[in-house]
Amino acid sequence: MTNNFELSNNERLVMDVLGRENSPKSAYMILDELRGSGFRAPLQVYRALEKLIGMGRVHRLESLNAFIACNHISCEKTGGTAFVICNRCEHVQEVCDDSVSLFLSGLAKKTKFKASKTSIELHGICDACEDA
Amino acid sequence: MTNNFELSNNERLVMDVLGRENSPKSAYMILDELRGSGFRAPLQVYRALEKLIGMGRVHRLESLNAFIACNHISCEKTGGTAFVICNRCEHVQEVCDDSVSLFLSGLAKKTKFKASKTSIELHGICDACEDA
DNA sequence: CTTTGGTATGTTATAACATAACATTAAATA
DNA sequence: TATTTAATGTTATGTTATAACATACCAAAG
Ligand SMILES: [Zn+2]
Ligand SMILES: [Zn+2]
Ligand SMILES: [Zn+2]
Ligand SMILES: [Zn+2]
Repeated sequence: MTNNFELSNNERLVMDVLGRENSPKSAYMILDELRGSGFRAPLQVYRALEKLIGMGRVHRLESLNAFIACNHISCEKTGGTAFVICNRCEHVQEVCDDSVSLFLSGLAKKTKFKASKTSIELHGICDACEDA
Repeated sequence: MTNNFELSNNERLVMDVLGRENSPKSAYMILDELRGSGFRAPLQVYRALEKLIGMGRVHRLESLNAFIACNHISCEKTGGTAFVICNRCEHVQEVCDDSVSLFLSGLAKKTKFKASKTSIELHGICDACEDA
């Protein structure tokens, strides 16, 4: 890799697909969207995703086995991110503020635990869908 | 189903496997442990798991694609459960107290969201493994 | 320049996780 | 007994993820 701010060709293609809309996509959905650009195999997607996640540019949603572009400048500096996922419209809200990091650090302290990776995901109905 | 407190034969077998130790098991690990009891296909496991999860007797760990017996009387009455999972010894701590439910309800309020399912999972190193 | 070593990419095969669709059995109830 | 409901069995398939190996590319060292 040249540096953390430049993307390789495949990484940029995957980033572009995820950047187009604020909705989660599975690796295989990404693969299908990129067949026209020469992608043939899952690994091309998974390798790019691994890098992008490492850079903090993409998040993995564990409860969906799917991926989404980060919509913050950087989630890396915070203590964690919570994802609020509407089951109806698929829209995802990304929350990373003090309430999240305080909750996580409190939980770690209470359980005498050193957390290296966290996942907070809520499923339900968003405000827009509730009104509609 | 007879009622919520009785288990079918397959449900009891799956519950027994999960009840033996406080560690997560994948559906296919459970299947393999139950081949001697006549299990042949994944669906036998998945169907039992679905019921047991519905009863609150088993939890699904989204970040592991695995399942674990609930170690509380009932998590159902609370606002949510957090799982603290050691990457080294595989031990899982289950936390469902006010701090969890307050965090979740606060997050839902802040995002104007009606949550129907939540998942909080921390990965890292537990106290015992840290000392060792 | 050319060798060497690192990084990215390509390809095939397979592992791991999950469900659809349909058949059969067993138990409840009318 | 006839009807129907819940549980189970079976086969096939769909979906997600990684292992293992091969190739291409490019930059620095010799
Ligand atoms: Zn983010
Ligand atoms: Zn919505
Ligand atoms: Zn529980
Ligand atoms: Zn441990």
